[in-house]
Amino acid sequence: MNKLSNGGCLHCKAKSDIFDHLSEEELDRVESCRVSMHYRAGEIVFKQGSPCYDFVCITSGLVKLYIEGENDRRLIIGFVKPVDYIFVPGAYVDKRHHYTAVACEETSACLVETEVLQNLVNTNPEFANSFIKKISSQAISLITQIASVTQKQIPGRMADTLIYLATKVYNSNPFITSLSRQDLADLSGMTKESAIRVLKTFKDDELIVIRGDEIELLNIPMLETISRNG
Amino acid sequence: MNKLSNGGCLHCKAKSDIFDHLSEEELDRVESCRVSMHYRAGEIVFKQGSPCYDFVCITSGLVKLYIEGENDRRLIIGFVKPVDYIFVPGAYVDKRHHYTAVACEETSACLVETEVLQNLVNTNPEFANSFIKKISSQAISLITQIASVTQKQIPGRMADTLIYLATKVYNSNPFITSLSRQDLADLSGMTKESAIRVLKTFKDDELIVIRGDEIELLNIPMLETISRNG
DNA sequence: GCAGGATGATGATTTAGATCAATTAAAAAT
DNA sequence: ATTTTTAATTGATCTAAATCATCATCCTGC
Repeated sequence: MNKLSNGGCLHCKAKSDIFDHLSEEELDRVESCRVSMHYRAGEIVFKQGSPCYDFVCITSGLVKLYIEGENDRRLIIGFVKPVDYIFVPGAYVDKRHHYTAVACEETSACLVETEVLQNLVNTNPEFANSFIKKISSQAISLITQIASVTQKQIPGRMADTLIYLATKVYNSNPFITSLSRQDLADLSGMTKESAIRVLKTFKDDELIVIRGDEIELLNIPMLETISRNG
Repeated sequence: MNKLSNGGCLHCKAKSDIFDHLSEEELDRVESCRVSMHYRAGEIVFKQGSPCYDFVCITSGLVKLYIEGENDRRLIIGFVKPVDYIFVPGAYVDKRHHYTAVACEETSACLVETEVLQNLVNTNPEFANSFIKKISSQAISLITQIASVTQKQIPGRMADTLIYLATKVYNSNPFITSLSRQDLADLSGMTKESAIRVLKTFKDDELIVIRGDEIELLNIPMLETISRNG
């Protein structure tokens, strides 16, 4: 069982802020069907195409979300970190997962049946608002990414990726990451080789420095310029 | 004023089905702040980056939604046709439009203040469900498109575009369209020239036939195969 | 310690698709 | 009807980025 949520949802220090507006009774309802899970690095939380029964809330670790293409190419569309839940667009539409979720490192999560949350949406307007806000935010990031990936070339896309990681995922610069070059490539919609090459030019131009699994952005304004010029 | 909705929202034959679950009183609330608008082909309904005050419901015509990139490239992310409203992800987040909406042909629309709809979400659970379902569906189409545009090459993307138009937008085959080659290119994430070339190969291979502004898909299974193989 | 699978790094080659340039066709305006 | 504008088409060229191939480094388990 996940240490952070030992005492049940009510006293869980790790609960996602969308649960802030729930009453004790409502939290109990969530608690009663909650399942704690633990994943090792690389393990699949759920897979694209599979039926969705639960909402997944990440209490520790890091999860990447990616779309799997036909020719086993991947596009990472985002990360979910503690404490947040993974938005499942299929829950309201076709009861299917539309992307795969994989743990990037040791990860704990709570699973809650979709019906329970859907009920809360109906009974608690504040919860409904948080929920819609969350979906909207994800739609906006999808739009941002689709714009980056389709309209910029390699340096601009990698700049976007690095800025995204520093500001949105790790909230730190330098940041320590468990992501491989392949992951960086999958985030930027390019091949591993292209990712390595463009990172090298960034290093040569002293825009970034990489020490082992630590990445530091040295010249963010320049990276932003590169992002803007595609 | 829009002919279809002369008698107000209550008797509007053109109302979006998400309004189906509203009471008379609720429909009156919508009615009281409704503004009817008319747009000519090519006119902007709202522009990416501008503040959003209203939800827009299309009562006749057709609207395209596109992301504007830095280097004035465009990516069409969808169409809105009667009777449906344009989902505005910024309404719950940053009060900004994240894409541009342009009328493809003569188009009528009703504008409703965002606050009014947001209120309905809070007071009417059924409405909230329809609303979330709508947002979720759009997120799913964004995911589908991002997968197509990033992981397939030109023929696969154009096949996706043609199938999308026939099955999701015009619901007919053949279909008559006011879209230009540039629009087809913007939908598929390619240049106008590439769009023209790939359409020519499709015509030569007797997968499609184009007569003026009518497009007919002759061999949908083959187009689906092309889509699958990227 | 060493073997062996994963990950990272680089160079050489190929190619899909953009860009550029020019022509034709169709529509709109005068 | 004739000019002007706009959209569609086609070919030639160029280039960004993928692919292919090789080699260097890591870790991880024996």
